[in-house]
Amino acid sequence: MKSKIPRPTVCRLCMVSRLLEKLHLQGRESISSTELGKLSDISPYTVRKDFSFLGDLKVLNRCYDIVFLNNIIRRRLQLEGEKLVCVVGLGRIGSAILNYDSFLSHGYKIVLGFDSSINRVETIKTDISVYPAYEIEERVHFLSIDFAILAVPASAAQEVAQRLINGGVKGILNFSQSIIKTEVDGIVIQNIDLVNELDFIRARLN
Amino acid sequence: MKSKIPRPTVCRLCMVSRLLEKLHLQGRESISSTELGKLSDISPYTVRKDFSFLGDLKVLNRCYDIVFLNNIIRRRLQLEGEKLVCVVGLGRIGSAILNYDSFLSHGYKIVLGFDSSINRVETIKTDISVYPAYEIEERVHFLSIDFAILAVPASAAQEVAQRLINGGVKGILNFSQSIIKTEVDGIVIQNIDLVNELDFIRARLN
DNA sequence: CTAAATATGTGAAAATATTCACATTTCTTA
DNA sequence: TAAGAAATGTGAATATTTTCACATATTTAG
Repeated sequence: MKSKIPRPTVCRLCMVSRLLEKLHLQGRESISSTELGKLSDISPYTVRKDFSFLGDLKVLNRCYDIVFLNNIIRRRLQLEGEKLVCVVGLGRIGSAILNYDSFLSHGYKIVLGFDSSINRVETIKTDISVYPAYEIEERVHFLSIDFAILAVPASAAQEVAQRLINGGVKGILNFSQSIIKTEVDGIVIQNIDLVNELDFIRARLN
Repeated sequence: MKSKIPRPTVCRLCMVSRLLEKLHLQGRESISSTELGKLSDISPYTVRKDFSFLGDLKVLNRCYDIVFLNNIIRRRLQLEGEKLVCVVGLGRIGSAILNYDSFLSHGYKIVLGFDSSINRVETIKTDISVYPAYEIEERVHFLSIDFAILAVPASAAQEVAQRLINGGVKGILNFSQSIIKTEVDGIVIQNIDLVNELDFIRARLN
């Protein structure tokens, strides 16, 4: 077991962990590196090499024990325990995410929503607490929110991101059509741009 | 100018193209590899190396001409012209995407929606034509739909994907919580798993 | 119990990708 | 118009990542 995990390996281990959860739900108990590789488009060599960062694993039927392996991955990547999340921007995408059920059973609890439109804040139909955007810093700080999901117009993205960071948020999943920059270290920002995703699919077809 | 573009370069060029569009909207006319790198978290060396797949570029104010550069990238990656898209699964996420405005101005026209619930098909409020899921193959084929965005429950994902592929779809952007496999070559599937995205942010914080 | 079959785990080799260094080009200004 | 400043473009060097090959471990079957 080595210590510093390379970024591509972290990325694949996250994916594999999700896959293992899905397999577990289907009742599977063990799986080989070859099959895991086929399901996730990773070569079996790379699967095994990635797992070499995890310590001893080989357990069941000559294959990997799915539950055990997933536990080890999540412990190693420090993905255990529940994190608090807020959603900023409650338009169509934002409010869909605000009510996305699967987060809770996977370690993410959505506890706050924000929007700059007072009218929308007052009329939105949801079980989550929703507040006007000018309260972001205060409320995020008060509840020690860990992550934010951003779905605001491009023009507002940078400013909102800064307020979230001021409030203490450590990671931002950014659906807004604007690249966010931060000077602060220790903040992770992941951009999801739907047009870009389609472009990438299209480019890979060549 | 070399010929086969490596995958990481394709990925970055897509990102850069989107960034250039945003800069253009802000009125910027030219930009250097260094600034482009800062905005997109790519080293200036890599930016320039990536551009070496594009041919001659250097034009304006000793920097890259934003419009010209973007045109070259999109031509090289064959991202020109409009593609037709359908959305399958019109729950919260699906209907948000169905009505996402930014696709149209960026080369993607959403022309069809599908859902397995007849009731939802009949009551949904949208300008896009919406049909029951059993009509997927026929309608996708008839309109020569290029891409599909999938936002169905995990249990339905694989079957729906197969029907889309049978209908002639060449790429699938998959928001469902299930990995889709296809035996067919020439089909590109891009998975977006929201839990996975948060996991990845979290793991990178370590 | 032993041999055959099948998987893992990992150092070494190969393949890829990134960074560097610097010659070349473009622009500015005096 | 010539020299200085600043950016590109790219072969070579470096670093990273993936693949391979095989020793080791586990399971099954006779």
